[in-house]
Amino acid sequence: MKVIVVDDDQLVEMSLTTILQADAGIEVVGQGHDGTDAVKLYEEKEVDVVLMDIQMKQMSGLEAAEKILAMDKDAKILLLTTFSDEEYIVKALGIGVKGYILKQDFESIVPALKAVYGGQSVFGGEVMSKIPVLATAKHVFSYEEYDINEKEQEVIEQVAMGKSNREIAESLFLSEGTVRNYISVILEKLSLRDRTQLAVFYFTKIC
Amino acid sequence: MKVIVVDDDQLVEMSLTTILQADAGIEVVGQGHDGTDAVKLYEEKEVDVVLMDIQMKQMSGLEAAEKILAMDKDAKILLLTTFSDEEYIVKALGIGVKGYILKQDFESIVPALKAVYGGQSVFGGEVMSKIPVLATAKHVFSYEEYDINEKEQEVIEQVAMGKSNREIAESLFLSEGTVRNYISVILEKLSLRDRTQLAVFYFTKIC
DNA sequence: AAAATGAAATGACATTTGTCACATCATCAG
DNA sequence: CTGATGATGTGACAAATGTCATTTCATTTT
Repeated sequence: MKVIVVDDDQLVEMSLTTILQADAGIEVVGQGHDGTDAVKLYEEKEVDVVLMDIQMKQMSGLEAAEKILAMDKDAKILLLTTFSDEEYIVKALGIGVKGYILKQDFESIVPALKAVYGGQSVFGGEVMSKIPVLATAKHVFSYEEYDINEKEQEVIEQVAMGKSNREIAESLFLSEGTVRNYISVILEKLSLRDRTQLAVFYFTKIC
Repeated sequence: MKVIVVDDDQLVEMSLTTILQADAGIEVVGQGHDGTDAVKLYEEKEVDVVLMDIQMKQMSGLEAAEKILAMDKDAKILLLTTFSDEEYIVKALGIGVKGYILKQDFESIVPALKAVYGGQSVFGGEVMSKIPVLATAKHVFSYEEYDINEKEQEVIEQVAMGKSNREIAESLFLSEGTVRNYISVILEKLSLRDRTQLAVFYFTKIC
């Protein structure tokens, strides 16, 4: 497996390379310190997997990944991240990156690399919980287990249609205050904070 | 690494076990043919990773995973799937499974197993594209028709996670007032009334 | 009949939300 | 340099939202 290693920090780059070279199946065919290096190396060499830091000076790993994937949509790119920059995850996934793991997890890098080489996608433990829909999809839902009665279900459905309390009241022939009370109870039962979270909850359930 | 292998199909189970045993670092400490076996084995043995088919007769891999994770929320479970049953992905992720890969990818199973053992999450190539959020990220272009820029997209995603303005402000390093302004503009552009309708809009787009 | 129950409503309240006009500031083009 | 531009922030405001204690009323139970 031919790999290129790109990291802003010279030390990290060296350590990574050393770790990878220790494995018989891995060959580091290029090294760089910036996104532009990554793009250039990918053009020049025959590369199986790109291992790259996400935060770099001139061109970020994200931009580089985008450029590389524009050239070769099947490129296998594994981004390295620190704790701080978890903001980019969704974007990274959208771009089509094959992995996103923490630098700290040194021992995991080789297996992750091999998995990516084999066509899998790999994400650091905490990374998965950052993904919006999944975070909420946690609730595997059945109305009964939360003790939600039929009337409450109706209210939930109305909220999930984006209706206001007044509109819900009209639809269900209740007073606005009663609708408010219903929602208050529902939120309590589902451990949610407001109607928007309720709508999100509903949709993650039916998706 | 201590692994249990659970698969409906005796042949698959044997082949898997053979492949795994061939690796020095892996020890198969139990085998089973059904979800109930998986749960029992997990209780009895000291298990690092569970490798399990998702479709099984009496108790599915999904149910078994749920039961095991109820016992030990840090359990590392890697589900095996065939092409057909990709419907369960979101549910599987919601339950907290650490991996979801295709049986066909024989060579990938060992690296995937090691990555999971190392705390990573692993998903088969096509699996990732089934995840709602990612689907959206790809449809980013549909935002264009509404003249929604990148920053606004980020705000929309946050709203669709059920966050409050304060929380969004923290995530995106903006002031609460600015977030309000963004939302105001977004609602205008999309002809919506409030954040809940925005969340609904988001979900109906990606579902 | 009296008491208990549950659904619906009310009013008061603090908080959040959405709107709007305007302020600030860095950057860039002329 | 200067004015334009765009991104961000502020303050004030009305409306909507969520919480809570309490009330009303019909139905059921005892």
